[in-house]
Amino acid sequence: MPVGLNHEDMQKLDDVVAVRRKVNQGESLFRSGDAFTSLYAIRTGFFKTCVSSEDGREQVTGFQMAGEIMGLDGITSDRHNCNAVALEDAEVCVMPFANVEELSREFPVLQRHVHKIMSREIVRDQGVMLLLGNMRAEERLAAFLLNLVQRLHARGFSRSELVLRMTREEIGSYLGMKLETVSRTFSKFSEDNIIEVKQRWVRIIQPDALKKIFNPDICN
Amino acid sequence: MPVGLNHEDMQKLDDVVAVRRKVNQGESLFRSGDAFTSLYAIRTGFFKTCVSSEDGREQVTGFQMAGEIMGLDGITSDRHNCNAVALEDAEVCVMPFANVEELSREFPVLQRHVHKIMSREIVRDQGVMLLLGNMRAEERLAAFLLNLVQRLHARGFSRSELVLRMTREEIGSYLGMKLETVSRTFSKFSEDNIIEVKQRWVRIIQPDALKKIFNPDICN
DNA sequence: CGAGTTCTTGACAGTGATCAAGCGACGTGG
DNA sequence: CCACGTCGCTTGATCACTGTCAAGAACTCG
Repeated sequence: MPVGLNHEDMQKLDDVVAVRRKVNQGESLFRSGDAFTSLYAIRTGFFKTCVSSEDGREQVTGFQMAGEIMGLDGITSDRHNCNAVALEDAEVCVMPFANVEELSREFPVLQRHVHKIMSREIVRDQGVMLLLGNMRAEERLAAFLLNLVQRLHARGFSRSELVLRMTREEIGSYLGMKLETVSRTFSKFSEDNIIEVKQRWVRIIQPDALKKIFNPDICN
Repeated sequence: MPVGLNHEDMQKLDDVVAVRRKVNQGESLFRSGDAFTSLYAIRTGFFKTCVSSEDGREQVTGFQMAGEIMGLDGITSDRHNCNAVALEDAEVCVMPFANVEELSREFPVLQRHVHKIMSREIVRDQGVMLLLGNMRAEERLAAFLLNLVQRLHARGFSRSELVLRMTREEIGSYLGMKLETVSRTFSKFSEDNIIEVKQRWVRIIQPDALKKIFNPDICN
């Protein structure tokens, strides 16, 4: 939050994120249909968000980690439109949306920030559409791993090692494939010596090979 | 735009949307990489938006018609992230985003409206993810037709007849399938007497059958 | 009217889904 | 601390859906 505000103004902003909430592994932060009141910024932990169709099909729409914002889906209809489930014990900042809007009016820089966050979510979703609409299983998983490790690295974790917080089934749901296919694709990457896998633990041996799979044309 | 504003305030809002722009069929309103300055509200005509990956794969991310807003993708990075192409001669209102933000600060009701529009886009995108991740060809096309005819009906067009403004290939790109599969699925629906198709012209004979295909469990 | 685009249809192939079985890890309780 | 049950993961065999390639028909537009 890059701003040049005085002490009093900073205090106002701080107050918005003053309320914290813990969410245990497996619990929902909010559910589809819940009244929308707040956005949530993840302090610690890891979430998945998923939507489901009336006939019960479920689609994981994203995995969120520290620093990311959840709940934007609720603004349109004043009801949440997806479930946010903690994949490990987590803590979030509760940001009442009325307060966010009020402060946005007062501080243009915050207003712009809020707009950028929402726009980023739209762009991210469009990237997922590209992945789901155009790519094959190997490409999807390669893109997924690269994206995940890149976000983890931005938070100070290793560039080559990660521990998956989600099951094969959840990965599959996100990537539009079945858990068996996820497992097989992991095994294939492992056989090809591109990654090393042991259950949830993954080590990326050849990041360039992953990039090449994900993006066949840019091979340098 | 349901508001209780005085004449002067109304004037300010009007000024934001004062500038119009015509876009001929086949032309782009904006392209990926263009500097982002404005949002666009469609007055007349029909658009597609599409993103493309570095290696040239293209994904249609949506079809937009009168009253809908385009350009939200550009806010994050101050550059547009997709191409908006007119599928028929069109006219849009140019809404400089700086003005939108300024007026949003002044009029909370407008601010809320802008937020709802962005949130609606996020929710829509998540619905597309569900479609791309979980559904089979027939279900995708059924959902597509129902969505399209519903939006057209909300604009005063027929509930059962429509003229597609896009090619089979564009439909396929949006739905994550090949143009041949789109064509075959149209033919199948036609054989089953669910719809009548003649090139771009479509008549929905049994909307309930489409709903049932789209949503197998809710069969009433 | 003719060139080019779009659409349809057929035959075949391949990717990933489905069904099934077994293995391994983890947690709980004896 | 170990036995056991559960859940998640892996792997194999088979099948179905959709993609690919190809050809021709229908439509559009200059």
